[in-house]
Amino acid sequence: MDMELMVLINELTQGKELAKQLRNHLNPSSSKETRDLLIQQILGSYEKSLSMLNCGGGAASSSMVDELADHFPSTFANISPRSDTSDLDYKDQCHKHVYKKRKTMSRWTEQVKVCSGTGLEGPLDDGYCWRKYGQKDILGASFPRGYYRCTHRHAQGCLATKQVQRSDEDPSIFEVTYRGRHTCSQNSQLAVAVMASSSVPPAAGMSKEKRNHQHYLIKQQEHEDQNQKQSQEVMMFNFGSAAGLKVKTEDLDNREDIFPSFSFPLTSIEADNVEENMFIESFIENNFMDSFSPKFISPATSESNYFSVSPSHNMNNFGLGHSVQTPESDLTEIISAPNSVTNSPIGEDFDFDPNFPFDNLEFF
DNA sequence: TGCATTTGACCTGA
DNA sequence: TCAGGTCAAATGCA
Repeated sequence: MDMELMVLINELTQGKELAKQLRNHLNPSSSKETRDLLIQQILGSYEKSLSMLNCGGGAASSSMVDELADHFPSTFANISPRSDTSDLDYKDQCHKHVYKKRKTMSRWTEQVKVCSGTGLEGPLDDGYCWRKYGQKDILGASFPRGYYRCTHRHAQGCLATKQVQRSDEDPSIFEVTYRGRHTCSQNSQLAVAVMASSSVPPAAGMSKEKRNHQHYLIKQQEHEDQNQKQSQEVMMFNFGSAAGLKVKTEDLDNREDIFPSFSFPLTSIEADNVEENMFIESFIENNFMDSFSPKFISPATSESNYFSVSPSHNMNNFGLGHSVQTPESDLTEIISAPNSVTNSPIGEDFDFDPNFPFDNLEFF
C-alpha cells in the first residue's frame, strides 16, 4: 500500500480517536481548554488529510483519485485526460487505465448450480443487464470463460463486469466472478426496493429479476461489509502502533483468521492483492461513498457461497438463507436474509468504540 | 436498423 | 514469453 495513503488513513484514524476523546470530555466537569485542544487537534488532523487529498502531485494522490474514479466514474468523467491530450493519447491512457483497474477493482465469486432441463446456459441472471464482450479459452479449463460487462457501461459509465466460467468438475456449476460496483441507475432503482425489503424475506410476488438482483446486492453488501471489517482491523492496528501496543499482524495475512465466516472462494486472487484492495476499497467506499447512507444489510452470518438452483436443495443448508423458486422453475435463488440488527456494527446506542463505523455523519 | 454476440487481435502483468 | 483480459470489426438476429 502506498505510504501516503497509510499516512492519510492514520491521520483520519487519529482524528477519529481525538473525537472519541472529545466526546468523553463533553461533560460539565471537563475543562474548556481540554475540549478546545482536542477540537484543534481534530481540525488539524482533518486539514492534513484534506490537504493530502487535494495535493494533485503526489503518487498517492493520483492513485487515490484512480480508486475514486473507479467508484464514481460519472463524477470523474469530467476530469478526463481528453482535455489536455490528443484523442489517440486519451484512448491509449484509457486503455491502460482499464488494465490498471484489473488489479484494483473489488471482486467476489459465486458458484451457481444449474439444473439440467432448466435451459439456463451462459450468463446467469442476477437482475442486471449484462453484455458479453469476450470469450476466452482458459488454460487447464475445459470450458471457455465468458466476459460480461454492464449494458450501461457507455451510457452511464457503469464499470461492473463479471466472468462466467463453467466448472470442470461439474459442468452444471458456473463460477461467476463479479468485478466492480454497479453505478448505473438500474442499481439504485432496484436497490431502493431491495433495501426496503432487506429485513424481511422477499415477497412471493417479487419478480425473478428483483430477487436475483436482491441476491446480487446482498452478496455485494456482504463483500463490502467484510471490507469494512478488514478496514477496521487495520485501523485498530494503526491505533495499536500509535499507542505502543503490540498487535499481532499475522492475522492480517490470513483472511480466514479474521473472517472465519467469510466463505467466498476468491479463487484467483493473490492474498496480498486482496488485502490491499479490500482495504483501499473499504476505506473509500465506507468513508466516502457510503457516508450518507446507513448500512441496511449486515449479514455477518456463516454462509455457503454455493448457490444451488436445484429444486430439491434444502434451504436449511444455508443457515438463515431461504430459497425462492419461480413458478417456471427456471432459476431458484438462494437469498440470504440479513441477520438481526444485533449483528450490525451500528447499534442503537452508538458508542465510539474501535469498531465504530467511520461513516456516521454525527461523528463529524 | 439497432442491438447483441462472436472472434481474432492487441495489451498488460507476472 | 505467455496467459488472461479487453477491444472492436464482423456477423447475426429481431
